[in-house]
Amino acid sequence: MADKRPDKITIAEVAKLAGVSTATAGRVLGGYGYSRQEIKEKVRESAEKLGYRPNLLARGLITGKTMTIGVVAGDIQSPFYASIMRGVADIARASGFGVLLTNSDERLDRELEAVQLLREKQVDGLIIAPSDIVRSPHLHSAIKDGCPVVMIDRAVVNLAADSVTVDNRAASRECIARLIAVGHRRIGMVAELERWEHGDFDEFIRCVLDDTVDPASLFPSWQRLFGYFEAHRDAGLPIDKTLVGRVGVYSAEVARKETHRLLQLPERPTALFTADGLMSAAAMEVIAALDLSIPSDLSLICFDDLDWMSFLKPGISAVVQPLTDMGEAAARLVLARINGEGGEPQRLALTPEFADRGSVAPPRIS
Amino acid sequence: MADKRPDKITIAEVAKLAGVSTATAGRVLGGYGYSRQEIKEKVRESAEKLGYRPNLLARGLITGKTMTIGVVAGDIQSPFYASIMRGVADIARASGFGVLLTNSDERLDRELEAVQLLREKQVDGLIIAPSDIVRSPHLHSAIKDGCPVVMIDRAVVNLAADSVTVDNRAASRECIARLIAVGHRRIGMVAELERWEHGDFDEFIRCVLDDTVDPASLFPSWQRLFGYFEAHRDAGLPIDKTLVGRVGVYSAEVARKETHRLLQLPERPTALFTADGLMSAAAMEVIAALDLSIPSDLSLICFDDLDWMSFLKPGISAVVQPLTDMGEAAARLVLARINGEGGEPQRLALTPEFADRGSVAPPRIS
DNA sequence: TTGTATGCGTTATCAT
DNA sequence: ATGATAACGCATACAA
Repeated sequence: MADKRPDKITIAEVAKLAGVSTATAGRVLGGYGYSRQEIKEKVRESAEKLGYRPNLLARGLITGKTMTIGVVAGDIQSPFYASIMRGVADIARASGFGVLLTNSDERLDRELEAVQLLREKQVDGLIIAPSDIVRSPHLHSAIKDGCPVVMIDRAVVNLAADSVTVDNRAASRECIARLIAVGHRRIGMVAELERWEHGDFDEFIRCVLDDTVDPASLFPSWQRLFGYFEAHRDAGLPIDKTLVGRVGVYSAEVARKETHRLLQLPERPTALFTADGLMSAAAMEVIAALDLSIPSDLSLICFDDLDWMSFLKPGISAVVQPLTDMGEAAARLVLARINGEGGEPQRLALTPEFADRGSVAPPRIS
Repeated sequence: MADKRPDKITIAEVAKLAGVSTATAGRVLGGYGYSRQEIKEKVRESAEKLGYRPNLLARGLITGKTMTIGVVAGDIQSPFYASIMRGVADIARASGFGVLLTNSDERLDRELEAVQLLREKQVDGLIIAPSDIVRSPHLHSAIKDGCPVVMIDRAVVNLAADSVTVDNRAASRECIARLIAVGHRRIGMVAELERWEHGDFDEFIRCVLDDTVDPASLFPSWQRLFGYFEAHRDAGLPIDKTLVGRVGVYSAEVARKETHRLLQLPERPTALFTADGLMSAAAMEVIAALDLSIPSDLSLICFDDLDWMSFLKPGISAVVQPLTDMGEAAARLVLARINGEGGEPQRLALTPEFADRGSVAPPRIS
């Protein structure tokens, strides 16, 4: 068998061939410092001839910059994170940065492991969808160590880091308001709502109606529930807890189960609001299985726009988050910090679009 | 209070605190070489106290291994690559590897740029969906330099690298055979079919029918067209070129246009076969816009399974590629090579499933 | 403008 | 089993 020798070409060998010192060769190949045009050409020629490729590890070790940003996504397989990632990668590439990707599955233990790996790999900055927005010592520690952190989708409370989110509460409130406006009084909601640090479900309702909870301190699904409650309050409608399908974990199966429960209720809701893509797909499956027609049997609005929502007949109205924009914004923010730009933490809140597609109609007179 | 040092803690400082040499400290912290239990504990304790974190750059510089694999995907935003990437990331994580992700948009120039960056970052191996399966000097050069390469979805001809694909031709042939079996005679196909190196479209047809082309040397969409032709030949059906919608570039818009053309043909096809997810979504939009019913007006089979295909009514029958499995397999292969395992290049061809969902019916008597 | 020498943080090679 | 020291490939004071 042929021996595979990586035949590593270093600056020293290029320098020798060009008849200059390693410092000079380094200056022209690395693009720093000055050198005569004549020398430049000679060095470049030698590098070309030998097939020289810079070792970014060595460069990073001395400069302290790896030109790499680390990303902790929940699950790259989901269209949500995939789109965000695309935005991040585009901006990173345009700036000559690489992107190290990890999945947390929204689990803190995975996230800790991921952040540790990324930091040991000396990433210049971190873009992360934090799993725990209350206690995240690893992120505080990153900030303290001078490693820029940009949070996406949700923000850790009291963490002095930039964030890119959308106004979930307002978007959700508007959706519910639309449903109420056309006459719906019993509106079901399916949402993750995994944990709320400050009490139980009833407590949350109370806090929302009393305005004693800061929406910024909540996970998106809670913010969307917040908007749901607000719309009800604004319309003077009572809140029926049984209409809220709390999935509890990020699971399609449980989402189907909860949707099924809602749609089998003695007094079935006349409209449904799903709080994210996974819930929407699960709900849609159940709706199809129960053979319900949209919008005559049931009105539907979904948070997050999935491709099938536009070509179903009728189309499904949805809140469209600017996902790649969010990824791009996050990347720009982290690159700016890496570039040394200071200032207060930026809390970027983008505004989602509403795609009106005809899945909403007045409730049937029963 | 917790005392954390924003300063960079190196092995030297841990060694000093523990009262040992940097070599000893390195041995215990790096997990190589021998040392007394007593010393181990002392060093670990000091490391913990100082908040020591290894610098993987420095380690990689000397060991020549970065514990990182580079991935060149076409577009991480597509469910296809997103799922593959998930598989790759899972296996990588389980082995303590990081994953550097880039997008090529299926363009060779982007791919060259990406591979160069990844190699300069000293990745230990490469997983790539090659843009050009005929000429890929950068991949040959990687192999020659001892950088393991695993191709995914398609394979560069004459490149001594592992690959993970599916048997596109057989899967496609079976789909078309199913349609023919229930009575279809005019079956439309929408596929990318961007370029074929060896001649024009007619030439391709001739080569397929003469069996003078190696399917392994084709892009997936051409392989699927191959299967389409084979099924026709096996059934003794003539081939009508106008029934093949050749999109030419990977574009939803052109795909819609071609689907529209097919479905507006004077003698409309009674069945449609779409060659990938993008084509399927585009076709579905057109089908919905034209208000065609599946399967009474048109039978439909799609290559690649998208989530909406299972909850549409009726469901859409589809070829289900084992995407995360492919990603996992690719990662395992590249890790094995990195681990020094030799042997002939592996050409792994997984078998896709067929999800039968009821979008196929006999053609209507017209 | 160019060269010399040193250091980045770690592992590898020797001694002891 | 441990320690001194030399790499790894590059960038950067500083000297020339």
